[in-house]
Formats: sequence, structure tokens, C-alpha cells
Amino acid sequence: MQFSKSTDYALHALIHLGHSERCNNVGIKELSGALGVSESYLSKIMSKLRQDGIVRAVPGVKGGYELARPADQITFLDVIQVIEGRQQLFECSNSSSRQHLLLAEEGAAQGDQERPGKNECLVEKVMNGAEQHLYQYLREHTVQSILNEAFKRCKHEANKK
Amino acid sequence: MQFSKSTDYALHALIHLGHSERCNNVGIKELSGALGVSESYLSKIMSKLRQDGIVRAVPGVKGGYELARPADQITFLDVIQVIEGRQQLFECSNSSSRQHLLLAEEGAAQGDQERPGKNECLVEKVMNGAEQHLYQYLREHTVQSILNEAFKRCKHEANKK
DNA sequence: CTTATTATGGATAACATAGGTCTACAATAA
DNA sequence: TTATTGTAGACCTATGTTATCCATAATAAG
Repeated sequence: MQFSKSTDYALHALIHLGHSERCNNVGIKELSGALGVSESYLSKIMSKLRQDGIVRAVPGVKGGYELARPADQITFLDVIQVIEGRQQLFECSNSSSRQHLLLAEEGAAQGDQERPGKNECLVEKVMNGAEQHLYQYLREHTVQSILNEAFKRCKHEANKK
Repeated sequence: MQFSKSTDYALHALIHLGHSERCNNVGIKELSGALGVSESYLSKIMSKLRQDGIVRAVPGVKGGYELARPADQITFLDVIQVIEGRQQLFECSNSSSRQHLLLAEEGAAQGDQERPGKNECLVEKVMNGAEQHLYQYLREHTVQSILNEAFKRCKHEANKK
């Protein structure tokens, strides 16, 4: 279980875009140079980000990419879900096994429809809880928060000199 | 990014073992039957769990598996790390890129050894924070806590009748 | 001691996904 | 119109997941 390299590239690319907000568009050449990835591969990732409305792209001379919304409204979770997809982190593979009859439906016999989550597998329930926990953390960190942190580091270093 | 089916099988198998604590050993046949997985595949998973000291195995007639320690000392994290491995969830793939020079080393110039984590990439820092957050949650849930929850469900249903 | 039973570990294979390249095409500013 | 830049698709390879099968080792019971 690991995040893909594409997620790494996407996050760093977005930070680069946020950092270069002054000049409108950043070309794939500049981006791939900064990250050390091939243009062809990175452009695929950028396309995904564009399709999901994270960045805007303009073709043509002087074209390139820019953030589609303020950097403080682009969360880590946004980016991760674009690249990794939105399937849940954990799924019980065989919900009709004897095990599940025991764990999930033991307490949910006849017509127990008033509580819908009741016959969910307990293992899955814990794992979904973990997922929500993780997502909450990832929602609290944005491209902007990275830029702020980098700026703080920079200033701190300047003071020492 | 998803947990593998093996993790699912491992968790359910351990819960089965915890539930059948009375009779000493549970054979692979009973386990695979309960989970709806082939014996050959499940035995691979059980071997891993044994190598990491989660379960004990005895071969021979009347052999089988049992938990190697109390169910409340087997956390979800333990199981996941055995099956999924212990690599970190996220690694920056190219820490020598221009991007990283900006993000990580901007504030960590000459001889800055007194703070070791200082020149870590900020993206990686957030992701490692997310990982620790997730791990903390997974440490708080054990095989025993699932058994307790199942027991509660069972009792609750009994009261209703 | 022999035998039936059970777990172990290696070899192998189908399949999906990640990671990456290349090329033809579309859009746009100069 | 043309040079430049992003888009989309085909394509390839390596790796990991999910599995199966078989020979071997260990063990309890007879």
C-alpha cells in the first residue's frame, strides 16, 4: 500500500504553479525540468488535474498551466483523489462468507431497516473509520499551507544570517 | 491506493481464531471454509502471520493455528504491516530536483545539523504526518475490540426478542 | 515406528496496475 | 499562416497481486 509516484509529481507540480503565480502560465517544459520528470509523463498527470478542475491549461505560444482556484482551496485530498481515484481504501472481498454472517448480520436479523449501517462488516467499519480519519487530515493541508511553510523557513534562515 | 485482499483475509482469519479460542487449534480447512478463500492461498497468508509472531502454528494431526498473544494485543496496524509491508505510505521520488532544493533546503543551508528533520521535503512531511495519524488510529483497534463489538451486537439483538 | 494429517516453501502463471514513451492532432498567440 | 504548446490515444515493460500446485517437513496417534 503506497501512494503512486504520480501523486508525488502532481503535488509538487501544483506547488510550483502556486509559487510562480506572478507570471500567468507555466509550460510543461519548465515544470518537468523543475521536478525531474519527462514532459510526456508529466503532461498526462497535468491533463488529469485539468479534467478535474484543479488547473487550467492554455495551448499555443505562451501557453501553459495555472491553478484553477486559489491555492488555499486545493487540498491534499483533492489532489490525491484525482490521481489515485475515489475507491474506498478497504473493501471486504466476500461479504457472503460465514465470517460475515457472524460479524455483520448477527445483530441484524429480520426487518432491521431503521439503522442502515447496522449490518456493515465490523472490520470494514474500522477501516472506513481509518479512511475518514486520514481524509480529514488531508483536507486540512493545502497547496497554500505548503507555500506558507516554505516562506517561514526562508525567513527564518534570513534572520540567522 | 488500496489495501490488498490479503489484508482482508488476514484480519478476518485472526478474528476467527480469536472467536474459537476454546478449542486449541484451528486448521486451514476450517479457516478457508469460513472465509471463502482457497486453502493454498490462505496458508500463504497464515505463514506470513506466523513469521511475524502474530499466530502460532502446529503441523501434524490435530494441528492448526492459534493466536500467539492475547487478542487485545493484536492491533490492526500489526496485521496491516505484516501483509502490506513496512515501507512508508509516501516517498518523494526525486529528492535532488530543483523543487526539493527550494522546498527542503531553502531553510537548511550550511551545517544545520542540530535539527535533523529540518531539510525534509514539506510535501513528504505532510504525508508522513498523515501516515502517523492513520497509524495511531489503527493502533487503537484490535482483534479483541472487534470481538467485543460483535458480542455487543449479539446481546442487543437478544434483548430485543 | 509407521502412518495419516497438517503446515511450509518454492515454482509457476494469469492478470491488473504503475510508470513511461511516442506520435498524430487540436488550439492558439504572434 | 506558422511556430508553439497542450491533448489524447496507442503502445510497451516491469512489478505486484492473487492465486494454484506440489514436494517436503513436522507431528500426534495408533
